[in-house]
Amino acid sequence: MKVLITSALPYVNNIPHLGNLIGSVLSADAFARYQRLRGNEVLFVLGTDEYGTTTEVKAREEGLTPRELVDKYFVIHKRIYDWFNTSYDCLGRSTSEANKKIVQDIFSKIYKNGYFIEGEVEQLYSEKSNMFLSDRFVEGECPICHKAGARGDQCDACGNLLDQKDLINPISKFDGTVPILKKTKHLYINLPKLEKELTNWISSVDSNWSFLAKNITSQWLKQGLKERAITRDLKWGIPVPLEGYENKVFYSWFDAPIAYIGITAECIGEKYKDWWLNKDVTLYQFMGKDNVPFHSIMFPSYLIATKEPYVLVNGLDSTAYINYENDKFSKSKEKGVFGNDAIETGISSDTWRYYLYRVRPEDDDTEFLWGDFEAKVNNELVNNFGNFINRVVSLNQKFFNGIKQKSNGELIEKVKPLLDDYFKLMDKSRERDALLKANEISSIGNKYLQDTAPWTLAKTDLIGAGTIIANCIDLFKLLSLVYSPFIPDASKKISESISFNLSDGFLNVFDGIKTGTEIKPIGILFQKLEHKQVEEFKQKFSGIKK
RNA sequence: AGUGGGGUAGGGCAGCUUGGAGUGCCCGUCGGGCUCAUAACCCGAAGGUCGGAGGUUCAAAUCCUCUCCCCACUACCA
Repeated sequence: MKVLITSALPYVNNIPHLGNLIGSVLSADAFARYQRLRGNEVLFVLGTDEYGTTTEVKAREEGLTPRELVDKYFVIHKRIYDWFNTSYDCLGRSTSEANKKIVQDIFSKIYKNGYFIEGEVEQLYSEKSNMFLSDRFVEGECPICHKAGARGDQCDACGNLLDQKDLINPISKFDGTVPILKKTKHLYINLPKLEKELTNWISSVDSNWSFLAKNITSQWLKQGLKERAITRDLKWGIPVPLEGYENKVFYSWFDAPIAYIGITAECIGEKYKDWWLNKDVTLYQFMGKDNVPFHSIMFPSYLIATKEPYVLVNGLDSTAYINYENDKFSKSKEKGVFGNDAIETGISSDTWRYYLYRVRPEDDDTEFLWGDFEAKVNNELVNNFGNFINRVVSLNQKFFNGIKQKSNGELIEKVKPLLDDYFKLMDKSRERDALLKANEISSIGNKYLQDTAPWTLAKTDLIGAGTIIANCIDLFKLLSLVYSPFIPDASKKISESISFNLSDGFLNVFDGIKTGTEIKPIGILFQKLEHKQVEEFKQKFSGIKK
């Protein structure tokens, strides 16, 4: 089976934080790793979303051109994804030539099929900067409560939603000048015209979607679809190949989803068609809840409107948000752990990954809490799992010089039903629950050891003790596999110690390790977190004090 | 204001779709066992009127209505 997996493209004008990481990139990664272990042909596409107003603004702030800015952040992002062991097959960028070509091609097909309409609007325009101002970049007096400092979209003082045209005495936040109203025309995708086809398709697949993805999408449909602009008056973007639109670019939510295809083309050339125009491909997409409508409604609409046989998403998986110590992650307030921070703590990427999957916000928002991080890592990862591996290896070393004895399979029998549960959960990308299932398996291992006490039995029945220890070693293969999507480094170490090739996957997971195999010492798999150190980190990343 | 999500033992959660004795997970507390292991592992106990009110039902944490709190998002801002 061909499984195509995408992670939402991170926006490259900032450093991603832990919530961004687990929300899409790491969620997709665990799923991709799992699918490979199940013997499927996998293409995991990751990339960066580089267009958009925010990039232009941020570039100005940093005194760079947009190009320089995205180049700078691309490197930062790549380093973080690599450090977190993201197993992407393709890592590309929405600004690539390949993407430009595909975006313009898809645009032309939609245009030819008559799914765009043109509309004219009045918008605030800065003559000095020669640009239209998006809502967030104008401020003025609120027309309702008359307090100063209301933004173009909303007044923070009274909470009312505003239209930027109604602001009294508007000022451009860019250059401090007074903007004028100017007419501009845009292209809108005609979603009402696509609605029927879209809803039919959605109802045929959304049983595979996550709880949040389903809810958010049905909410949108309930409210009825409206035309949405897909062009912008910006310079930083993909040019619109149409007469009269020479000074406009595509809205980044037009080109960003198409960049999944563009990045694939950037990565494997014309073979991208084997993945995106092939009915035998199953597509899974991972994203945060804010991105759902763009993947469940917008992107499929674009593809349907081309009338080409593009692959549409089958499994749409959306996570909620992870908060930080009962608050939001905030770059500006320096609150929370960001990708680069995680690297610098000296805590292993497996440890970070473990906790992030462990608190993955599958249905609702969850919390990153340092105290909880310490407790879960130390109790579950170190004391339960790491310790089980360690005590078995030690026992086998002590009594049998590391040589595996003959097993009888009784322990494997106990855990067989759990693997079925694990498969069911992973197939639905319930990664947090699947990880708990893996913990249950090592927990059963610990209990088995305790109940059979081979260290005592060895005094009277060495062969019996050998069987028990060998039974535990047989479990290593299963454990290395079920943990592999989450903590790949540790899994690799375990598989190496029993000379098992992880890439063989789950195929013969219950076949024991050959009697007489030398079980190589692994050492300490996971370092415990020190309470004092955790407290220091908690302090360090608590943000700017007011 | 609208929309979405949440309120389950001292803390953090799962269970709710497809009602069946408050079941479970990670901790915390108390007691016991074990000594292979990173003072790790195993067993047991105490602790909850499942936010509140009403309804459906033989039966409600679970379904319905109302109500009170908490959080997030709100679309030219990705």
